[in-house]
Amino acid sequence: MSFPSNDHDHRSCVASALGAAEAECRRRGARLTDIRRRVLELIWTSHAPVGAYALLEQLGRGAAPPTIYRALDFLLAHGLIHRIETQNAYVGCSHPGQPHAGLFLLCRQCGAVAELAEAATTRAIEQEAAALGFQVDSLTVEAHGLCPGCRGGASP
Amino acid sequence: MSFPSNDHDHRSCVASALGAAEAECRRRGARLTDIRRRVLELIWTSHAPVGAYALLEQLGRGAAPPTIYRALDFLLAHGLIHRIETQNAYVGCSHPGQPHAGLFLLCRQCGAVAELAEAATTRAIEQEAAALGFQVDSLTVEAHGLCPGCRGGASP
DNA sequence: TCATCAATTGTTATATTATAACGTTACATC
DNA sequence: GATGTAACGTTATAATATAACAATTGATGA
Repeated sequence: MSFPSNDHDHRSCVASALGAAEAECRRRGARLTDIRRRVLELIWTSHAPVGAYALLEQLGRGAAPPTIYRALDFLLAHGLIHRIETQNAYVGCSHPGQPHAGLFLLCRQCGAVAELAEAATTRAIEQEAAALGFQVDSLTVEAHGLCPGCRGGASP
Repeated sequence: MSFPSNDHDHRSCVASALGAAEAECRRRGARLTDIRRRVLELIWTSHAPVGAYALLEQLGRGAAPPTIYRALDFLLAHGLIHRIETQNAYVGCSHPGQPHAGLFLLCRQCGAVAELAEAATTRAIEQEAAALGFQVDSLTVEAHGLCPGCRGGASP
């Protein structure tokens, strides 16, 4: 929901994300296969978005692009990750299970992402659209700038 | 600012866009060269976003990709067009000269785009970000859905 | 006028991101 | 175990974008 501190316990971060993913897949009757789980783990190794081909390299074993893209499609379809359109990259969803429009703050210096779950903003945009007769189905909001750490001068 | 009607006078639409572009370039001391002007015209031939390679074909004369991308870079840099991130495509700016964050409504059926200039929404997002200590430099907002015409059942 | 420098354009090659198509394997269900 | 579907492997290719360097044009001042 906000920017992770530099010294947060990232292991538990990953563990809880994986746990939530398993729960969500059980709930939906979806299969979190080995490949899919490993891709999700790789995505969660950092709080910055990762590109598909970077994941491909990390996956190793001479995996081909479709392998990654299928896993990404699955994870996107089940709300376990988000795609960052302005970076052609993917990031773990910080609150799967509850449907929401992603609203992202992207630090141009350290690359970190924060995902907001501000229903208010989403609703405001939907209402503006509705005033023009436009019905919103999905919404992409990506703000680029400097995160608290990088703004302070230090590069966290 | 809103969706163009089906029978609007598109010639004058293009003409005024080109006129505004020339004025803006004069004001900025930028050169709207022949290629740049033609690319801008091609972009304005429709109110739907156009891809770079589609423009390339229309430009003809065996132009190579860098020709288009340079023209697009110029037009983006001077605020004469916008890039639609979710479509890797480009659309004419409906109010150049006044700096603004683009906020787009994209019809998934007819492809039409409306550009909102709602400073209120922009400011709301910036404030939410500021509450987390994040400083917004640029903002991308793209809503997908159905425009008034396509929602009505007819495909305009 | 012309020398000169910077901006623009031409050209070739290549990087990056993503998907099509088709065969094979694994898994659930009966 | 037979059968059907979902998942995965593999090869090729599409779509989007940039790097690098040469050639040209246009503005500016000597």
